[in-house]
Amino acid sequence: MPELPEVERARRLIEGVAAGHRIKRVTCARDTIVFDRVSPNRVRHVLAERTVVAVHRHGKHLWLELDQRPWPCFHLGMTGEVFARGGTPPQLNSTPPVQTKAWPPRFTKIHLVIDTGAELAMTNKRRLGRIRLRDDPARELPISRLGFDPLLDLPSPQRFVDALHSRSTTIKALLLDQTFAAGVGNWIADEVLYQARIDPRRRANALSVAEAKRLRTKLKRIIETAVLVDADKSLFPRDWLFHRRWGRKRGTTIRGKPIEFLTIGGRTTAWVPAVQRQRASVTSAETDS
DNA sequence: CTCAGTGTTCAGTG
DNA sequence: TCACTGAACACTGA
Repeated sequence: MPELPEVERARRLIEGVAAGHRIKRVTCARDTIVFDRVSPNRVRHVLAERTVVAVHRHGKHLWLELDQRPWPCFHLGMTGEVFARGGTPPQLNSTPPVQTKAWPPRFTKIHLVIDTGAELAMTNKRRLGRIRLRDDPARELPISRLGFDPLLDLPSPQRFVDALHSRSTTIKALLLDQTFAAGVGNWIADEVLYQARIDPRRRANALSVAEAKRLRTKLKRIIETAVLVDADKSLFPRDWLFHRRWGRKRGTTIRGKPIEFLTIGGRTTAWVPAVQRQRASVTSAETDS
């Protein structure tokens, strides 16, 4: 499920269901991996009878602001999802998920019953997600180590360009680095590089100012667009690389150009050499689009 | 049976 | 310190 837009969707879902309400019942799975240095039982007691004041997000991390500390923090890992049932359905722009699931769903790690009768379930299939307790999540690890959230505080063009020019790693690896931009994952990084027409193997400090600014604009627009449709993939613009990148299939094309696959920063990178060409010299008219 | 995968961290190396 | 690689984590689905 989760890169920034999917986590933002989860945040809105939880907020719509629980903000301003009291948690009446909590069930936690027995799981010593997802519950990170805290027992499921302790999480249960910390949440029970608390009022949810707000739901926050930074990058791919989520946390609940309660009327009493500590607060629970969530990272969905690669396969985490949040489901809701009952109560007043939150206003999401996308079509609501089909309600054919068992309840609570398979792989549920935390199940909450709210005083309105609504319920929330957080699942984690592959157990790479984490649930933690913190007194002040934004100021403590691991959230305190995150870089800027592109939706909440994207740096100015000037500061963004400076940040890129201070790093010698490849631009793909830098985009994936959560201490640089929090919330960017593998498909967003590839989408941004494709739309900005930049070779993923280029060094960050070797990008021209025009390229760096283009990258920032695309990063902003891709994330805003995905968030606007509540991360509903079927509503992503048709011309996004997103729709064609999966499966690592040879022979896939986009607008007639072949998609190639590489491993960079340990991750599969989908890119279109004919578009993201590595140009030795940058010709004059570099315009944004 | 094998392998890739929307994520992160850590050990080892240069 | 920086940066890269590979492995580990754990499990599903193609």
